[in-house]
This record gives sequence, structure tokens and C-alpha cells, in this order.
Amino acid sequence: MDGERMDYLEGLNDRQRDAVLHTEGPLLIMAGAGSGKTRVVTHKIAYLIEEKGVYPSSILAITFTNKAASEMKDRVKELIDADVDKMWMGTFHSICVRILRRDIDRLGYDRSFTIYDRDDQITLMKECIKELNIDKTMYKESAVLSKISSLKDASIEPDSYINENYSEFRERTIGELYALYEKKLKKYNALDFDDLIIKTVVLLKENKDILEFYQNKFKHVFVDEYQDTNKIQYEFARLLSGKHENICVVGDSDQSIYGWRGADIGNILNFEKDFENSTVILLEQNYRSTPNILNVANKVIGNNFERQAKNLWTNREEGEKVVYEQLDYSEEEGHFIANKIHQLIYKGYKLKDIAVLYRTNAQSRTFEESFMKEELPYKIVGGLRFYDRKEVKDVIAYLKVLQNPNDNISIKRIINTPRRGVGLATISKIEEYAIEHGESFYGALLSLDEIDSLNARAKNSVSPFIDTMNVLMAKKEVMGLKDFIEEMISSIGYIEELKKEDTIEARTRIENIKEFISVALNFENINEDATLEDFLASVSLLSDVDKTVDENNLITLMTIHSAKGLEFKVVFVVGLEEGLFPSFRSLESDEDIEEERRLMYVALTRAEEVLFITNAKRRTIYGNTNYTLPSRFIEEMGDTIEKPEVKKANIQSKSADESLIRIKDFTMPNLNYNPAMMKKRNDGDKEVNIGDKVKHKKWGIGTVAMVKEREGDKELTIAFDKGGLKRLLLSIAPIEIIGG
DNA sequence: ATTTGTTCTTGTCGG
DNA sequence: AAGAACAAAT
Repeated sequence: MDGERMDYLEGLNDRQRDAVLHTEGPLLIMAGAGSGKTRVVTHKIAYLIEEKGVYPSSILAITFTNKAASEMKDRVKELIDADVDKMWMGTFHSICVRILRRDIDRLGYDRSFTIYDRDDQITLMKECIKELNIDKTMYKESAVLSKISSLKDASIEPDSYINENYSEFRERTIGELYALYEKKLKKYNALDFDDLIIKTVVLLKENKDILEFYQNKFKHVFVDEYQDTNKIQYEFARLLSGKHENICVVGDSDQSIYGWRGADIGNILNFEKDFENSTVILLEQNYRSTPNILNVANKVIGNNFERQAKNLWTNREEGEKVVYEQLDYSEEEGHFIANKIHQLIYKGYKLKDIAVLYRTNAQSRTFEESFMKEELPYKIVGGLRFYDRKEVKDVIAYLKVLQNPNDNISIKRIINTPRRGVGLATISKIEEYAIEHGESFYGALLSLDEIDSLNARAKNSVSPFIDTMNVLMAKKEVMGLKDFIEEMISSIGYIEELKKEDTIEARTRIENIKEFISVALNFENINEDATLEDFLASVSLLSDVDKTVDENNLITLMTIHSAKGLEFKVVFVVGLEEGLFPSFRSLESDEDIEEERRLMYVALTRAEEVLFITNAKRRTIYGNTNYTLPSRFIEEMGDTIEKPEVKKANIQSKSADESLIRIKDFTMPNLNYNPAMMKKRNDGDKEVNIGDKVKHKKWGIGTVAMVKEREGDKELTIAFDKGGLKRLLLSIAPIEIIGG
């Protein structure tokens, strides 16, 4: 084995090697984009296990997504033959669930607790607003929730917030909502995402024995993407590493992009102060991108004032210039990129090498349309997600209730799904009864006969539901996960209901439910003795990236936030317009603009070889077409990018402020812009569809029977009136399209 | 009176 | 696309 020892250090640069060999005491690895941090961490773990005799079970590694965790495991496994499944690797949330499942009863919760996602939170908040008779036009659920989230992160209790803001009506009301929200969560035996970490920290702090158990267990703690941790996550990591003090955090302050959800860039900036005897190692050599790409990224991020000086460098080949293209309409962005992709594929790039990155999910649609038209296979990460589909959420809600009958939010979702004739009036009567008798909603259902306010018809509608649920609860105990879910779906008649509809939409819903069943089957296959609890938790804690399959050769469409930590040979960063990127919500604060700039930095540094940035002069979004200004970031890039030939004199010669006002004046809702018309104008003879009539020099009139992509060109199969079937290449064939 | 069907509004980033 | 407000149907 002696000869292999050096393997852990082979191919590492000096700085990386230092990081691997530093095994005692707090360590911060300031890892610039593409500087090989995952490599360092995996080699370090391998080194610890193989050379320092550390048990895999003594290692805790916190990653940003579950996918990152499993990749890390795989990579350690490639280096050494160790039982990597014994390591605790996962997101903050999944690690915390694991801890809570064991001991949450000490905090007065049941171990079968439910995890509330964003939608559940909103429903719960609606319930609170209604119950306190608050003017709902004044308090938006999402706004109240984000305030509550930041209060929770700062460990401010509802009562103290109310007292501190007693004279401020609005703040006091938010405090009251906060108090009720917390009360209900507890009553429903549910935890929101923030709670998962907060309650774990509380559990550890209040129970010395549990804290000591984990402190002894974890001899080495790793935290990836440290720049995006919040206060409570910091506390959690600090607690767990409290005994051995071997905490290794990895991050890049230039890539801190989650400030809006409480991430505290101060965690990484103050690491040296926070942890005594700590060491900092800087990784500045970039292995990912060409100098041309790095120049652009460095140039942009250099405009951030609040920043630790750092400069990425590389010794890679120069590469191609970064190209900036401005289109006339947002719809043309899609066409332009589709065309470029055809060229890139002709050059030998694979679809999976290519990513389109945007600021908001809403932008994905134009690319979907173009790619479908051009027959370019793609996948979308995030956006309208499988797990957000109504039918999938319904099925999950059933499972949540069966696992935790106290989960009122889910019960109310499913009690009339599929339709059973149970309406709002019936539900509120049951709820009244429950409150009156100090019971849970489900408890009230069990004593349905005693609810006098309900008439016979209502009771008849509700009682089959209860019977079904009771039977299912019993079956849950004796059946396997996948079989049970199938049994559940068939006994509630969900699919039958959809079949009756007999629409395309209903059919896709059925498909989605079947897909969900296979997700369960898959989970069961991977995890022996998979419980419903485990399955539900894992489903709740999947990130957008976790939810997409990566086996296929597809173009990736996603937000820049989702792209964090990923890399692609070819990257298109789109929609570089003031108000879109940077987002209009950030325009007024320097701090927010700096975060947008870091986001831009993240986007640019995803690219390895080819990078395009685009924007449009007019953008249609949410049904309105507006004139736009190029993003300030483009100007900041200066001459590091290649701009298209300057077209005419542009109106942007005025100062930015003046132009902004102009934009407002010129905003035209419903410009009546028709993308179909534009296509004719731009694409001319490029656009061919099945059924189009064409005229050929030699064979005369024919009808297009087939269109097939062929290395950036199109191969047409045309049925000619005289001459039969011919296969022709669009670019060279002497044909003229004469109508559709 | 209650439920079901239809139109209208809304819309960063996400575990 | 989905929820809310409103209208129609039982």
C-alpha cells in the first residue's frame, strides 16, 4: 500500500496539497471557481481514512445538494476501498432530519413529524391570517413568511418580537402571525425548512448527552459552499465540531448568492476570527475555464467594492473570445442560441456539454419553444417541477396524513380530492368541532357522528373518506412502500377520476402518478427497510438539481442559482438586461447589486470553453413587451468580450438614469407583437415544417413529408408530384417554399 | 345552502 | 399553471 499513498497527493498543486495534509484544527479553504475544491475535499477524506485511520463513520460532510453528496461519496470510493456509506454526507436539512428522527421526542414532537414545504407554509399562513381576522390585502403570505424566516434565523421568539414592536402596528401583527404560525406547526406535528435546523440546534443545546454523542462521533466535519450558510447553520456546524475542532469549510465569498434567504457572507469572511487557531488556504489556480472566459469573470467581479482581493488565473490555452450578441426581440434569443447550438454540435460538442443559464425561471419558455421547433433535446432544471404538479402533491399529501394524522394542512388538501362532495362549509364545521373539543381535525373526523352541525348529506360525503383512510393506516404497517402507495392510489380512486375526464391533461396527470410510483419503487430498491417517513423526507428535501436525471444527453436549461457548483463546456448566459439581470428588485441597493454581480460571476465561471452572453432590445414577459437596456454588467466587461458590429447609433448614449426614465415612458404594454410574423421575416427559407409545399428546380411541386436534423442542417424528405420521394439537404437543395 | 364550474389575476432566486 | 373570486347548478 505504500506506493499508493502518494496517490492522494498526486496531481495536486502545492496549495491543494497543503489543504489535504492539514488534518488538525479549523481550516478555511478559500476556493475560487473551478479551483478543484471537490478534488481537495475528496482526496482529503481519502487521506484521513487511509492514512490517519479515521473511521468513515466519524466523518460528516455537508454539501449543498444531495447530488453533490452522492458524487462526493462516489469520488472517495474511487480513491480508496472504504465503506463510504458509513460517512454522513448530505445537506444541512437531510443531516438534521436524521438527527431529529432519533430524538425529537425530547422537544415534545412525535418522531413521525411532517416537513412543510413552501406551499404548505403558505397554506398554513393563510390559515393564520384568516384566524386572526387580518386584512389579507395588507399582508402577503410570502412576505410575512420571509420575515418570520429571518426572525427564526436570528433566534428571535414571537413574544419578544411582539413586545419589542408593540407600538408598530404592522410589525406587531407580523409578530402575532408568527406566534400563531409556530403554535400551529407544533400542533400539526410539522416542521418547516428553517425548523429542521433550528430544532436540531435546540435539541443539541438542551440535551448534553445528545450533543456529546455527536461531538464524539464526528471527528472531522466538512462544510461545502460555506459562503451560503446562514447563522443557524453556522451554529450547527460549530456545535458538532465543538469537541475535536476539526472543521474544514470550503467556499468562495465571490460566489455568495443566497443572501436573500438569510445566507450570511460574514460567516466566511469572519472564519479566522470565529475559530481559534484556524488556518486559511487560498486556491486561485483555475482548471476549468479558458483565460478568455476568466478575464470576463474577473473583470466583472472586480467591480464589487465589498470584497476580499483574489485573482483567478489559469495556464490553459487562450480559447475562443467570449461573444456578446444583442437580439431585437426576446424570442430571437431562442433562435439565435438554437442556431449556435447546431453549429457547436457540428463541431463535435455534445448536447450535455451545453447549458443555457437565466436569471428567472420564467425565461425558460422561449428557449423551450425554439428548441422544440429545432428538435434540440433539452431538459429543464427547476421551474415547473414534477414534484410541484398538483397530482403529485395530492398523492404526497395523502401519504403525509397517513404518516402524521395531525397534519391538518394536508388533510384539508385531500379531503375533497378526488371530489367527494365535501365543501368549504363542511370543512369549517368539522374544524369548529375540533377546536371546541380540543381535538385534532382527524380526531374530529373519527367522531363524525357527534358533530351536530353537519347534516346527513355532509356526513355521508365524509364518512367513506374516513373509512378508506383508516383501512390504509392499518395497511401501511404491513405493506412495502411501493405496494402501499399503489394500494392507496387505487383505493381513493384518483386515477379513475382522471380517466373519466379523458383529456390530454388528465392523461399526463396519470402518467405523473405512475412516475411517482416508480420513484417510490426506486427509493425502496436503494434503501433497504425504506419507511414511509424516510421516503417523504427525502422527497421533501430534494433540490432542483437533485430532481433532474443526468444520464441522458440533453441540453440543460436552468437558473444560475441552480447552476452553482456545476460546469459545462459551453454556456449561454441570457437576458442581460437592466431590471432582469440585475433584477429590478436589486436596483436600489448597492448590497443587492453586489449580490447580483456575484451571481453573474457564478454564471460566467460555469463555462469551460465557449461562452456566449445575450440580451434582447425588447422583451415580452408576462404578456407585456417592453424596451430594455443592456445590463450594466456588459459595460463592466469592457473589451474582454467580442461585441457584434455596431448597428446604427443607439439611444443609450445618455446617462443611465436618464435612459431608465425613458424606458419607463416608452414602456408599451401589449405591443401586439407576433412571433410568428417575425419568423417569416428573419428565417426566410430556413423554416420548414411537415406539410409545407415546396418547388424544386428539377422535380417541380412537392410536399414535405419529414424533417430531420442533420449536423446543423436539415434533411428533408419530400414527396414530389412527379418524381416520388426524394431526400434533400435544406442548405444545398435548389428548392423554394411556396406555402404551408 | 352548498358544491361545482368558470373567469380572472398573478408572477426572482430555493432547501 | 394555479389559486381566488365569482357565477351557476344541484
